[in-house]
Amino acid sequence: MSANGRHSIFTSALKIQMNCHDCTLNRLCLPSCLAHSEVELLESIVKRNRPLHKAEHLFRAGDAMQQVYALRSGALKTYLLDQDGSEQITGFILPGELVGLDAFGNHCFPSYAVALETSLVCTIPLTDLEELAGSIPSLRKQLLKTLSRELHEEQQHYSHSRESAEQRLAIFLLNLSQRYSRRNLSATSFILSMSRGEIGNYLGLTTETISRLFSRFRQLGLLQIKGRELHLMQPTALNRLGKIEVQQQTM
Amino acid sequence: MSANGRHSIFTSALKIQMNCHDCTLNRLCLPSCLAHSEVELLESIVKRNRPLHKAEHLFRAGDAMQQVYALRSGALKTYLLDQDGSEQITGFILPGELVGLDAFGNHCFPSYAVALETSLVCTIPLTDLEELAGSIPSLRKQLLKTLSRELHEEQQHYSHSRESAEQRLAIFLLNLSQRYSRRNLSATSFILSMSRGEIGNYLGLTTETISRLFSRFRQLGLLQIKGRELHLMQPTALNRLGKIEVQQQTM
DNA sequence: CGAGCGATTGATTTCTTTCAATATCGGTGG
DNA sequence: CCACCGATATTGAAAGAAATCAATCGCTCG
Repeated sequence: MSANGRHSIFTSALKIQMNCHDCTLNRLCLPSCLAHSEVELLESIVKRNRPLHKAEHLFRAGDAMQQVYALRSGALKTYLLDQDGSEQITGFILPGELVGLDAFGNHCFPSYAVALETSLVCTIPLTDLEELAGSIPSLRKQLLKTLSRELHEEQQHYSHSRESAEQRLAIFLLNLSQRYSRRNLSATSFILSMSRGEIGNYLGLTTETISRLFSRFRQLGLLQIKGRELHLMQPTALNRLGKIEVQQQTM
Repeated sequence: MSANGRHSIFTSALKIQMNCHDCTLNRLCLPSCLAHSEVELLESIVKRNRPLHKAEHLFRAGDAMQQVYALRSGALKTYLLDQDGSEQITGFILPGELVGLDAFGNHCFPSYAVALETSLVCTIPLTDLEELAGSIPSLRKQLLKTLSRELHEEQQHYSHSRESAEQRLAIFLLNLSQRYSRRNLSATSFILSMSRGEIGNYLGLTTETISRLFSRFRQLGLLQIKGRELHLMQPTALNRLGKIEVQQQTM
């Protein structure tokens, strides 16, 4: 607070957020593996937008794809609308993650992205990015890497849909935990940015099932949850649970 | 048959299969959208292997990723092994489709690819491809497009896992139908290259459920199936089924 | 303070799995 | 050429997991 009045400090504090080079998320984001000079080139094409408020859309299916996005702060969800108009959540985006990569195949976004809380995004114009990818081999590699990883993660996500509700929620929570941890946030205590219904939708389960599972996990002493505030008490046990079905009564 | 004895014809017939430019699948494959000269550059780095026999692996999880593959003929399945060693089929590959794109994120393949029938593949060395992608913008674009589309397809596949067994099988059959059709093969009559168990595994259902569904679809007059020989009698009705649950008894 | 959405919890239903018993097909060897 | 074998497929009956239906609670925001 004492420094707030000083313009120079205030400005520099803003700058730290305002360029890729100093961004604390750069190792998770597109600049990962790029040389200093290359980050500067990337930096020169990246734009920052006004903040996105909760429930505001970053893009909608059908929008022309003229840029990809990287999330700087906050949280987003991406979803598809199926033919009967129901929302199918395809992912939750945390800071440092790219959004909109599923749109390269078309000229339009196939999915929707909406803010779950107030969020800041970086905008990367497509034509500039494609051009830059021609001249920077490691950027090219990084783009392919990111897409490829997302593909693999999606495959894994699908393969988890064959497991029990219990296992799916355990895996989901551990995945969130790991992602927060990589961002130097607590792996065991965090606020869920999505509702029970959204978790259920994402996992192919109902709100009621998620609610019951949270209650069961709480009873087992695996976690504490109050509203959206979550504390993982026994991540190891939760991890076991994600692999092997818990024995309910006997033993 | 009359021309078989003539070496020149025989050789040229082989050549038709042996280069990208004349390959009937090129519009579905990596050369799509490339100029003639660019296809020739691509052609120069592509290698053709000996045929892969049924049950032979193209690659295994953990193998060093030194190339990507394009299927020329036959059929493959890709799968993951989860922690308890069970196979989770992630996709069926038809001619003209690329395989192994989920490995860019790593230096190793995360998944397995195995032939469902005798198959021919084209091998594209990674270093050459990455280099070429630097100098050919449309190749770069095509690679991103393909990955992006696969990502989107995977998302759709996941979103279908929330639907009923009936709908999932209907969607699966129509998807196969569409893919065969794009290859100038019959959209209504084709041989399934995978077992009931493999279909079930892919869709997150059991062999028994698939078998029962085929019987039900047959009773409804939607299709004829004998072994792996399938005829879609009412693709339109099947399509409706993929969208709206069939009314079982009443109406 | 009331309205309304989100969450919790219970009772019941439904769909798919699991278990089990045949049946059929393709390939092999006598 | 045919009989037999294992693998794959079909079909039935029972069990189980999650959905659905329903009621209540609690928090947040006008």
